[in-house]
Amino acid sequence: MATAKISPCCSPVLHARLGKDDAAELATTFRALADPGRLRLLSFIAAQPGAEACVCYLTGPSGLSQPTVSHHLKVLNDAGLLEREKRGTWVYYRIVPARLEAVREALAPVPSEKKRVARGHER
Amino acid sequence: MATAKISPCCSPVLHARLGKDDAAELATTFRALADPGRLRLLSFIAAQPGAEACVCYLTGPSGLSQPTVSHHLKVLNDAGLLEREKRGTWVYYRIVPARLEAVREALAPVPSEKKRVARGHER
DNA sequence: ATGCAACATCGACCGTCATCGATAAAGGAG
DNA sequence: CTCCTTTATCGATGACGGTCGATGTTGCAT
Repeated sequence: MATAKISPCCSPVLHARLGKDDAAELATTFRALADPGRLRLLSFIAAQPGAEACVCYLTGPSGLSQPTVSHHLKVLNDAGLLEREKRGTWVYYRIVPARLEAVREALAPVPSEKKRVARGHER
Repeated sequence: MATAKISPCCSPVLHARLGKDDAAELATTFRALADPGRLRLLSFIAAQPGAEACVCYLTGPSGLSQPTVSHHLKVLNDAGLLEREKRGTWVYYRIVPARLEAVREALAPVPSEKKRVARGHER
C-alpha cells in the first residue's frame, strides 16, 4: 500500500461541505477515539519506547479484561491508528503517527484567505 | 507563550499516560465528533459567512428532521464546539475555533523524544 | 387577545457498542 | 507428543445513543 502522504482518510471538516460518505468515514475514525479505554491504551503505547507495546503490557495498567483490551486494539487497528506486528508468541501494537496527523488535519482551520493571497494568479 | 493558551479542555494523548478522568473527558469531546450528521452540520456552519448559521438553514441540507438537528446542535454546544446565540425568533450557532484547535492539540505528536531521553533517569 | 413560525424537549423505538467469561487458535518449552 | 502462555473470537447482556412524531415554549405579527 502506498503509505507515504498524510493519508486518504479524512476530508477536512471546515473547508467545504461534507458529503454523506465523507462524513461517515470521518465519523468512524472519531468513533475509534471516542472511548476512554482506547484513549488510555493509545497513551500507554505512546509512552513506551518506539511508541509500541506488547498486549501483555497493556492489560494490567488499563484495568480492563484481556478480551476487552484485544477488542479495543482491534478497533484502533481497523481505524488505522495502530499497526499490528506479531513477534513469536507476542503481539506488538505500534502507533501510526501519520494517521493521527491526518485526523488533526481534518480539524484544521479554513485555508481560505491565505491561499488566495499565495496564489495571486487571479484577477 | 502561544502554546499553553489553547484551552482547559484536553489532555494530550501522546505526551503522557492518561488518567481515567482525563480520558473520559477527552472521549466525550471525540464522541461529539463521532457522528456523520454532526460532522456535516459543522461543515455546513463553517461554510457560512462568519462561520455561523441559523438552525432553519441547517434542517434542509442535512436531510434530518428538525428535532434531530436540534439534538445534534445541543450535543455540539455542550461539547463547546458551537456557541449559541438567540436573535429574535431565530437561533444562530457559531463555530468555536479555539475548541477545535484544542482537540487538534490533544492529538499533537510527543513534545520531543530526545528531550525525554536526554533527561536521563526517570521511570 | 389569536395565530403563526422557529426551536427545544419529551417519549419511545431500535440499532450499536462496551464489557466480560468461556473457549478457540497459535506458538514456545520440555 | 503434552502442557502452558499469549492473543483472538464467540456469545450474552446491559447500557448508551440516533432518530422521529408529538408536544411544549418562545417571540413576532396582526
